[in-house]
Amino acid sequence: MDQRPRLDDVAARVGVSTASVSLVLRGAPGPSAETRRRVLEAAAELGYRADRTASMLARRRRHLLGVMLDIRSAFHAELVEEIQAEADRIGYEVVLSTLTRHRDENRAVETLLDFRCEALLLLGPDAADRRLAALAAQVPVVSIGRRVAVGDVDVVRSADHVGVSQALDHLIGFGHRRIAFVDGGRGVVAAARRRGYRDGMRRAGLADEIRIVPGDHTEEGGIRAGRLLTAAHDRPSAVVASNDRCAVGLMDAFLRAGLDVPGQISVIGYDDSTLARLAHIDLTTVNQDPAAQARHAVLAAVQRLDEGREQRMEVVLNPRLIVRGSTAGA
Amino acid sequence: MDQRPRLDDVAARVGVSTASVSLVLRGAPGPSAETRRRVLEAAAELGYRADRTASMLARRRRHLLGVMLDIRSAFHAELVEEIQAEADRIGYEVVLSTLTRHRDENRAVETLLDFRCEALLLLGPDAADRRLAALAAQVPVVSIGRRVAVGDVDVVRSADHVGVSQALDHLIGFGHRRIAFVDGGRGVVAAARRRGYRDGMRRAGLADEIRIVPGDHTEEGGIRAGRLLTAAHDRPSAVVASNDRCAVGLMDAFLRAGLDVPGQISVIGYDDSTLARLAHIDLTTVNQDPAAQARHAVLAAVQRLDEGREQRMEVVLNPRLIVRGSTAGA
DNA sequence: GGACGCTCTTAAAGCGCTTTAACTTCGAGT
DNA sequence: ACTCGAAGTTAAAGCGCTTTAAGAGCGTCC
Repeated sequence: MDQRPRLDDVAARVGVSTASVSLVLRGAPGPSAETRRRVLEAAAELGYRADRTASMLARRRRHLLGVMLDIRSAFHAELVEEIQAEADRIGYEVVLSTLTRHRDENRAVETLLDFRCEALLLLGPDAADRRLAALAAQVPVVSIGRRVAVGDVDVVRSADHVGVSQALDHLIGFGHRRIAFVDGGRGVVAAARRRGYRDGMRRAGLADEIRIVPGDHTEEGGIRAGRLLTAAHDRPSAVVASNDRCAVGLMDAFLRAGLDVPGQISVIGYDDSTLARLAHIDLTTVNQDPAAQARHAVLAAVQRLDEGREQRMEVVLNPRLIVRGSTAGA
Repeated sequence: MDQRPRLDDVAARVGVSTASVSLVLRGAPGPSAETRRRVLEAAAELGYRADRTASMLARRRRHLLGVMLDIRSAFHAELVEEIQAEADRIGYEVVLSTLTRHRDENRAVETLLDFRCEALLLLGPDAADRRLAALAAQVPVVSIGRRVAVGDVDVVRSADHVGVSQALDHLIGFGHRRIAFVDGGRGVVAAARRRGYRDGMRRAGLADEIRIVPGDHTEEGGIRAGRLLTAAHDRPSAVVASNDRCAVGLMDAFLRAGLDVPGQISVIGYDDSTLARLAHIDLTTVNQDPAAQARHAVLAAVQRLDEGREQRMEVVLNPRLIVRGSTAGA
């Protein structure tokens, strides 16, 4: 519980200057093989580890990426895992700042800024485009999963309308025509998916069948939508949900109403969350490759920081449909 | 994107020393009302925010709590929310470090240590008692949800065996006798719940009915256990699961096998996760009050840091059964 | 034998902030 | 008039590290 060892302590023990120790510990050229050996030995004996806050201050560079996320989101969890991995690989540290019931996006971002993160990765930010643009004027910002129309914000997202189109094509290929859509609520992402549904149906000549049921991004929302659809006299033969949790709620409602999935009604989700992969859920869904998104996002930040990129960049990945057991012929 | 303003910049603009600015900005006594006003004005105009890393270094104190968690766990998410809130309230900052597939507990803790967190809050750590004890010799450590037998580690947990007992009592009160238990895998917590089940059954004179089915902490595990139980000729009339996700898997398996819950079989979970509260799941379960655990944990850390507590402390909270719709008479 | 390079090492100047002891002022007290 | 104390301000010394320019030591070459 005493003071942890400092650079001085290691230096004193070896009998060299702190400069030498610092160089050795960071693998910088200069020190002789013999010095290296002795320093490393002493450092190990003392259990020395550099104080990151001090290093950050002394270096011009901080090598810190700030990530804003919603800790309750399983999708964000997947992204964070990959962001961490990628950051590790290229020698950046990651600071996590989560939204909570008592902590909004502003607070979360401020925390990140106070730590002087060199760049911000925002997972599905909800702030207005202008606010994001203003932020981006201070520090490189990359928005993941959410399009930003104005300002110098980098964007990494998947083409939501394409994903929904693929889902529709799959169902139409099975002969479905009455295909409903369960909405994901307000928010830029949900809007894109909704648009994808509308456009897709029109293109397929099914404009008359367009039917959008309100929903959100919880199982609860799915349940409610499911009840609505079950009760209707003109029940659809297939439903596309704006996200997996909603789809799971839907399936549950159908199951309880005695409707067989996919026998009597097909269901498609969106996100390919771990949920969807569970054997008993076995949901056909759209995968947006979080690993790839994470990689691109980290890359975007690093390009700004280390390679002097100045121009806005937008990476749009193509999602792909994962066909599982919740869809079948009409 | 240029340099962010520093203390000097604010000082220069007002025409006072950096010392004065620093004092004003932290609300320390000294500066006159007039100086305060001018400094605050200038700071606002420049959009100045202190560099936390620099402040930390300069202060003797860091006011930083390190939290190790598994970002995929919904229960950890709830704890983190409350920890954040509590830390905010008492003026501590929180650094999150998550386990991932590529990042084990050691790595996660090292990151925290590198940031020189003043205390560590570990959510359900898996490391051996000795390792935790060794850690605690360097820095105050509080283990949340997991008992630690040796060393100077503070512990905040709920009485797992009590929770399971309550579940059993509830079922026994309903006339159930054939009550099975779905295990939560290896790990200290799962072991405590398993023991609670064994003891509870014995106390109720149901030693002969003890039946433990293997499981883990995923829906998958619950499904497998459910299949096992459904297939058996001596099917139990009630099942207690070591955790909610497992319980949900169980219920799903029963539902698919045409078994009515709670009509033909009752199910109880553990954790009272958001999952359990969903209308369609409506699971009777055991609540361990994450908010209270979070508060006690933060408090424990702060007592060590600010109030000089030296002695080990263990807070054991009593969980309480939340009766919902998944249980009924035998 | 002096100039020149080389390799290795280190003194010292920060990084952006906090904090303390010392220093001004200035009005009150005697 | 002079001392004191209070109130306000600031110079300067860090916090633990990095980095750079300069220095030390030594073998080489003409």
